[in-house]
Amino acid sequence: MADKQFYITTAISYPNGAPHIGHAYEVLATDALARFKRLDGFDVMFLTGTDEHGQKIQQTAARQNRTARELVDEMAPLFQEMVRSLGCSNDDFIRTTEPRHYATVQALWKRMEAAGDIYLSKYAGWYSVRDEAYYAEDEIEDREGKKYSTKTGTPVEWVEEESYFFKLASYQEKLLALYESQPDFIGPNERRNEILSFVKGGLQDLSISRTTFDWGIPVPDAPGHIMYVWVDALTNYLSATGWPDAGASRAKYWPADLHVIGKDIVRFHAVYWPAFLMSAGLPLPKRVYGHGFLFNRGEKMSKSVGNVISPASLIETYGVDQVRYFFLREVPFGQDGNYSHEAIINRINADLANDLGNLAQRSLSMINKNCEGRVPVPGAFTPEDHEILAAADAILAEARSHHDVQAINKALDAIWRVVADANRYFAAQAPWGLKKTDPERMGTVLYVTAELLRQFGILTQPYMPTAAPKLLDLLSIPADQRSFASLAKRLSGGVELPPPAPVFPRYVETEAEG
RNA sequence: GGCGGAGUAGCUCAGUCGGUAGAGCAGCGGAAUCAUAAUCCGCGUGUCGGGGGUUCGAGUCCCUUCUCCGCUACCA
Repeated sequence: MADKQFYITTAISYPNGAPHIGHAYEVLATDALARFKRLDGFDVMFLTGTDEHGQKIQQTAARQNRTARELVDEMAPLFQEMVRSLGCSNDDFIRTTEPRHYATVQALWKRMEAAGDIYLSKYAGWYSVRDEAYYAEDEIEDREGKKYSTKTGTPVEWVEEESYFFKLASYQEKLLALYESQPDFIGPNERRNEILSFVKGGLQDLSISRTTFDWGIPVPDAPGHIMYVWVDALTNYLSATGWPDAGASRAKYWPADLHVIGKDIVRFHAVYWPAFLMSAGLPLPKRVYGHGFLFNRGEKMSKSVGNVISPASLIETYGVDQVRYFFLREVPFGQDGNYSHEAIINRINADLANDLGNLAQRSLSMINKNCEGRVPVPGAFTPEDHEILAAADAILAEARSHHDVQAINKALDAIWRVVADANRYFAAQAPWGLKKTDPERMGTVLYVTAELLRQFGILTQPYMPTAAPKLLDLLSIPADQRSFASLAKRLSGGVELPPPAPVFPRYVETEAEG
C-alpha cells in the first residue's frame, strides 16, 4: 500500500490578472486525474498554486502604487477561490512567496552550486520584460525609435547584468539518455518530438539570476541577485513535499508522478527541470504532460475581441459538474479545443440530462412506484442481462488504461458507450410492459438497470464530484462503498431507496439569452 | 529555411498488418409512452486536399504539389 502513491501537480498560475478559463481547465482536468487515482486506491497528493514573483508582478504593483506583496496577497485568494469553486480536491495550494518555498529553492540552488553547475558571468542583451526573455540582435526590430521583439512584438530594452549561469549545455547527453530510457517522460508524443529535436539541436548554458529587479528569491550569499523565474517556479513541486527535510510527512511523495502543464511550457518542465534535479542529485518526475489550449468559437479569448468569459460565470451559468464534464469530454486532452454556448448545451442536454439523467429518472421512478421503493431482488439473469452487466464491468479497465496516458475524453467515451447500451437495454426489455405480465422479470430488469446506474455513478465521480455522489445517494450506496474497488460488488436487493430526484437538469434557454 | 503533425460525411473525428469507406452530433421518417418534449428503430452515391506511381487491389506504401498548424533556425 505504501508503494501505491501518486503525486500530481498543475503548473502554478501567474496571478498578474484574474483567473481565466485556461487556469480553470488545467486544474479541473488535473483534479479529474487525481480523483481517479484516489478512487482507484492510490494515496494521492494533488498540488496546485501560484507563481508570485517576477518583474511583471512588480511593475503591475508599482503602477497601482502598492507593493508586490500587497498585490499577490490580493490575487492569490482569487485563484484559491477558483480552484474551490471548480470542486477541486487539491491537498495543498502553494504560493512561491511562502517561507517554506524560499527554504527549498535556496537549498536546491546550493545543491546545484555544490555540484559545480553554477558559475558567475555576465549577460548582455535585449530583454523583454513581458516575455521574461532575452532576444538576439536579429530578433528585434526598430519601430518609431523603440525596439521590439520580432517574435512576440513586445518592447525590449538593453540590459547588461552580472548573472549566474547554470551549466545546462553539459546536460544535453544526459537529457537525451533520459528521453530514451523513459519514453513516456514527455506526453503527448508531438510534444516529445519537439523537445527531442530541441535538445538534439544543442543546449546553451542558462542565465539563472537577475539583478535588475528585486521581487524574487535571493540567491544565497550573492547580494543583489534574485533567482530566475524557472528556478523559482519549478521548484514549487519540491517545496510542497517539504524537501530537503527527509523527515517531512510528505517527503515520500517525491518524485512526482505527473506534472500537468500547458503545452507552451513543456520545454521548461522537460529540459530545465530534470537538468536542475539531476544536478542536485534528486530523483526525476515520471512524466510531464502538456495539454492544449481552449478557444472560444475558434478564437483565442481576448479583451479586444470581447469574448472573455470568467470561470466563475461559466460555473454560474451551467453548473460546476456540467462545465467539468463538457471540457473533459469534448476536448481530447493534449489537443486544442473549442467551446461555445451551443456546444456546452448540447453536451449537457444530450449526454447528461437525456442519456444518463433520464435513464436514472425513468428506472428509479419505476422502482419507486412498483417496487415499494426498494431495490428489487433479481430473479435469474437472461443473456441480455449478463451482456449489459459485462459491458459495464469492462469499463474500469479501459478507463484505467486511458487515464494512464491522460486520455480523459476517451475514458468518458468508454463510460458513455455503455450508458447508450443501457438505454437500448432498457428500451428492449421494456419493463413498463412487464408490469402486469411478468412482475418478477420487471424487477430483474429494474435491478440490472439500478446496478448499471451504480456503476456509472461510481465511475463518473472523478469528473462530476457533485452530481455523481447525488446519483449514488439515490441508490442508497454507503459512503464507504463508492471507490472503484466496490464496482465488483453488486447492488444488494431489498435496500430502501429515497424518492427519485433529477440529477442532471436540462439546460433550458431563457428568453433573454437567445 | 529545417524538423514534425494534419488535411476523410453539414460539424467533431475513428480508420489496426494495403482488400468493396465508419462513429458520435445535427437532419429526415417511424415506434413506444416507464421517463427530464426524454428513449428506441431505420435512413449517408462522401472527388478519403490535388496530381502521378507501385500493386490483382491504396484513405492506408512511394514521389510530387497545395493548404493549415506546431517546434526550431535564420542569411553576409
